[in-house]
Amino acid sequence: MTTDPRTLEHELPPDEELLPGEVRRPDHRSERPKRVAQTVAAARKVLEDEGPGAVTMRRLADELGIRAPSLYKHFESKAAVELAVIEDAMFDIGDVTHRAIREIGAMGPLLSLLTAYRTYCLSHPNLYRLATSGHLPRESLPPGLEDWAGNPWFVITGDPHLAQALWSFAHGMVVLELDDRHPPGSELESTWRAGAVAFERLAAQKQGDGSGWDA
Amino acid sequence: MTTDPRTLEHELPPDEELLPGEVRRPDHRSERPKRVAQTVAAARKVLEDEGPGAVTMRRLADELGIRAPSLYKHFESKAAVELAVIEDAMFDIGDVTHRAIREIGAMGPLLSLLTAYRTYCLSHPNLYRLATSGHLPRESLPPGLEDWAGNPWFVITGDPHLAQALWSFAHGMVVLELDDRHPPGSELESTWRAGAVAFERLAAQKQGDGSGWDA
DNA sequence: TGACAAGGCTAACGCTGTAAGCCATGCTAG
DNA sequence: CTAGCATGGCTTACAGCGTTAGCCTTGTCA
Repeated sequence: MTTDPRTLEHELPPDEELLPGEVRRPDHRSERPKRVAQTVAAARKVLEDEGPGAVTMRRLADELGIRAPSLYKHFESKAAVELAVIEDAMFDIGDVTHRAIREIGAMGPLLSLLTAYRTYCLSHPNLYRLATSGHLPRESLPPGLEDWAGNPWFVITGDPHLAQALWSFAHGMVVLELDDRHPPGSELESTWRAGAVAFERLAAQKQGDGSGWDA
Repeated sequence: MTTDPRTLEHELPPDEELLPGEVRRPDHRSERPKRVAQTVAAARKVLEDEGPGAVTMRRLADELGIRAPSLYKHFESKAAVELAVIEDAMFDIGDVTHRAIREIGAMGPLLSLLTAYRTYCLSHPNLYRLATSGHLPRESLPPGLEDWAGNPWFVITGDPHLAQALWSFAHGMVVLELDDRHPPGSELESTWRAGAVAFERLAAQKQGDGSGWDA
């Protein structure tokens, strides 16, 4: 059971509850006609349940009780269906990470963000892989979505380069874990903590002196 | 023009030239019959020049002047061809990174490793993606290859978890750069440096106190 | 000389995304 | 009320994919 990000919009916090540096959730580009919404929902479900190999136009059509060519009355191509799924996934990920930096627990903000990210990604492996690998047609996404989804990393570190580095670390860890690429017997909890410590120290120090990385 | 890792074996340094903690280059599993070698070479060339979409059994057969079904006299499946390419790529990457930690320049060992890794990966995008994403059938690789290829990260950091975290950072940076997933206008040099600094400090400190990450 | 393995070949299957064109339904303008 | 048109189904079909089955030629060796 996955939350539909489109239904969460009314739960947005008012402006005054935004953290310093935090950015508002963008609007969806447009309402989706029923058939489009059904197709995207089916695509997401089939993808998550049975993997990318199961997501074919004929299969999606089956889920709606129609024939594959009819889908082309609603989508230009299979890539367009996938893009819509990617869009939903990015809203999902943004919701999870924005929530993580607002509700920090005992482990501190940075590890809280990393843990939330990891937990979400591992429980939606196929969705995450689809959303984060391969070319992304930026101009077809709702404006501001990408920025908003990446914003928590900046809020946490207070520095654009550190944010980017931290997110890259998290992404690398997650994809390697999803593909079982870490050496067998790895103690991944410790690795996550090691990364968290490395960036935590630097972020704390960065706040103090305000120096750059170009020396 | 890419170096064939199979021809470099005689350039291995003798044992006494290994750095502390460094591991010896493993042997290849077996000699490849001529047709097999030709096919793998063609696959690598087509992949690097024209992308994964161009690597089809019919296309590879074309490169050898034969028909697609004949390839199945030499390979069990297309995946077997790809696995052989992956094996070569891992030898390549291992060679590059082992060389980087032996010939450190003015920038220090950690940034030297990161820079060498980045440079190689960016100049072989399709090869790198093939070698590092998706499921890897470990049991079909030459024994020790994976360990040897990942060994430089351990040598540089002196700690398995820090090594894994650093490599994940590098991998995340590279794949996001290859797919143009970093926000437009990113100053990636600074981001690489930020990551390098974060891990460098921790590695230096780690050598000192020998504490773990489990607190 | 006969047997056999190696390595080509063609034909074909089931799958994919997708184009072309037909047809029923329902809304809307004259 | 009816003509026209957009919407969204449908069938048929195509090219390309990985792969299988089965045939045939060539070279090697007993």
